[in-house]
Amino acid sequence: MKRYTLGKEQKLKSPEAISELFRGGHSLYKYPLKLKWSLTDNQEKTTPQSKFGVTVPKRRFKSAVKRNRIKRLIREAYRLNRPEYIPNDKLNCSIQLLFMYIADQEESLETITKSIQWHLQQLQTKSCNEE
RNA sequence: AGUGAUAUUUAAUUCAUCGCUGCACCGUAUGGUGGAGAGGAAAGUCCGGACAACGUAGAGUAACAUGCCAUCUAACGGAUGGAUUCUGAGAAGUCAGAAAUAGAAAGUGCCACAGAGAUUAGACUUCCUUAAUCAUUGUUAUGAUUGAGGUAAAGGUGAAAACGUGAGGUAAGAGCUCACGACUUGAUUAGGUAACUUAUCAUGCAGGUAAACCUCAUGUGUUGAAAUGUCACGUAUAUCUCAGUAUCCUCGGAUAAAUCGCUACUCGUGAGAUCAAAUGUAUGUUUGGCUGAGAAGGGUAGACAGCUCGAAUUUACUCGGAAUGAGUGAAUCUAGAUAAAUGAUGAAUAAUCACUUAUGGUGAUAACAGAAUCCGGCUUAUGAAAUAUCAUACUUU
Repeated sequence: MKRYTLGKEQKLKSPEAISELFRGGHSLYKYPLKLKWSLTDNQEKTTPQSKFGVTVPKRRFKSAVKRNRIKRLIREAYRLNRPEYIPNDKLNCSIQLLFMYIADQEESLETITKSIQWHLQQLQTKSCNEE
């Protein structure tokens, strides 16, 4: 049975890693989300991990409540869909993901899940190709 | 009953599945169980504190803030009560509301439009005196025109024209003089903690504006948890377990000491805690601190402390004229994240609104808004509901 968890370990925390993503990461786009992603070679000690972060720009949504709401929706969608596309067992190298919300309006959970599924599909193929 | 205004309170509830962050317990490679997890404004960051770091002889200047009085408070620019002035209502007693409410008699500036004149005030029309010229059935007079003065009483303008009424006075007039009244300042009397009020006496005649500059009084050291402290690339902080914290006397020293460093061991040498509280007499026991060893555990994307038990929350009684006030007793522990937890989905019930075949059904709506060191206020935002007061109360005539 698959577990749909999303704990502290899977979060992308360090500012250095995020700035690296912005500098050298590949990017994908489908409304309403933009994805920045990168793969790093595995050191032998650590087990491969997928880490993930969310940003919602303050320009477009001034109130903190709306920003929080959108972040939670994205996180929920990612939590439910991740194990189908990128399960932990099949990972050979660790992935960093950063979802950016680009739309001007607040969208429903369905549209967000669709875009996340699309993004994750794209990622599946690409990671296979590299190896 | 309804409507409106003001104030206060609440900020729909329950269940199921999946998930997130601390805490406690169990297990020890992963995890499991239990219980906790956002507001009245968490917002604006506008005041006041706690706390921390740095600075600090004393005095002054500048800057900023405050500006009737008393009480409350840790403190305040906050609250409560009172005073004064103004506005509204009323026949009156009174009632309601508002006020950056020290100083305009230190000085400077400004006062649109209108108006002759807006501050060393002012002469347009009137009124009065006078000179020249002209006119007249008025001739020491009257009238007209022009010039030189006087006048602030009348007209008109304005938000505002240097006090009101009456008398004297004068060519005409004028606080020019007098009486009464209003007002300013000062002294005394009575009441009040005080602001202030009452009465008497003296004094004098002053436009408004200080949310214009300014003057006076009082207060303020600067920076904010991104403060600050401890430690660190073989070990910090915290947790658990074990051992030690002794003896003597002349009370300041001596001896001893778990253990540690210097090379693995020995010698040698050096270091080395040796305190506090409670209980109480078996010179002991318990708790904390300190010293040392070990275990577990986390860890460079730095860790930990600061960090959540506090001017705390709830409640009962007492004090007080009142307060978001004070005191006493009882009960309770109630978020602690750090690229940011507090969520998602489904169902049911209740509320409001709309439609309808009408005490039922269908559909829609559910505000403002998200902790970041912590408290006390202020300000602003807010769908809906509930409660209280007033509009519309009372007394006298």
